[in-house]
Amino acid sequence: MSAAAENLDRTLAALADPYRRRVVDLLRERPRRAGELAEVVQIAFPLMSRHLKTLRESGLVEEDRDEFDSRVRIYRLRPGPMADLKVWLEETEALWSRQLLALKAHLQKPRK
Amino acid sequence: MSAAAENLDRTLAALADPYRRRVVDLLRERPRRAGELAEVVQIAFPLMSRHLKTLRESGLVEEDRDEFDSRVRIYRLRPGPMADLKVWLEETEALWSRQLLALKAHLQKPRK
DNA sequence: CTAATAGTTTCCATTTCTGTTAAATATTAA
DNA sequence: TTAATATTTAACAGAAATGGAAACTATTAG
Repeated sequence: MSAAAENLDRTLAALADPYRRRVVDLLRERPRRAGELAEVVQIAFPLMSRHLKTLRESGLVEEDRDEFDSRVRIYRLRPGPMADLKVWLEETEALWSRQLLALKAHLQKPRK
Repeated sequence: MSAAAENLDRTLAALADPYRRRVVDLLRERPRRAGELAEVVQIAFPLMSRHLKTLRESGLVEEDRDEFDSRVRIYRLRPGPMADLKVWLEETEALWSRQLLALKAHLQKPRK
């Protein structure tokens, strides 16, 4: 399988968990601290920490430290993986409408 | 959680498996028989059957019988779920570029 | 130096997901 | 009718993901 396809699969796997998708929903508004994410999503810190790790490994988010207090970690969305996913969806749409055209052509000359 | 969000989660969960995503890749070209999918993807019939069930339950594909031999089941893609996913990605993009604008504005007047 | 804070990592039990093999169902062919 | 075909369902074992609790690390505050 191509590397691009594998990346897509990892992106989809990371997004497939409701908590993680919720995190992405929050991060697309603005970057947030790990603890803030845990509070808003209402799950225990260690659990959030592990979900964030999964998201990091998929490339969907990145972490950096607060510039004044380096205990706090700030998570932000990375645009690449979701952009790739969108490309795949657009390809699907294109192939889909080609199917419709073919079907239409087929129905218009039903000389069986 | 909203019904729309739950549907998105089910769509993502269905797409998160490499075999199932491969099936979607094949179906976007044209509808295919269950057996054909199993052969092309190179997995056993029963396994393919269950993956197809998962895809069906997520709304990504639908099944109908061949008009001349109703033993064979033909699977085709349904456009709705992926269209919804695309909408979500576009929302993400929009919020993302809003973040960039805010950041830029912030940097241009650094009167701290 | 000591305590408090922010998060992460480890360990474990439980649930869920995979894939295999065998049996079942439905439909067509002989 | 009987046999063959296309596919699904059931039963089961192993793998992987999930979540909780406790321990650990790093950094800042007192």
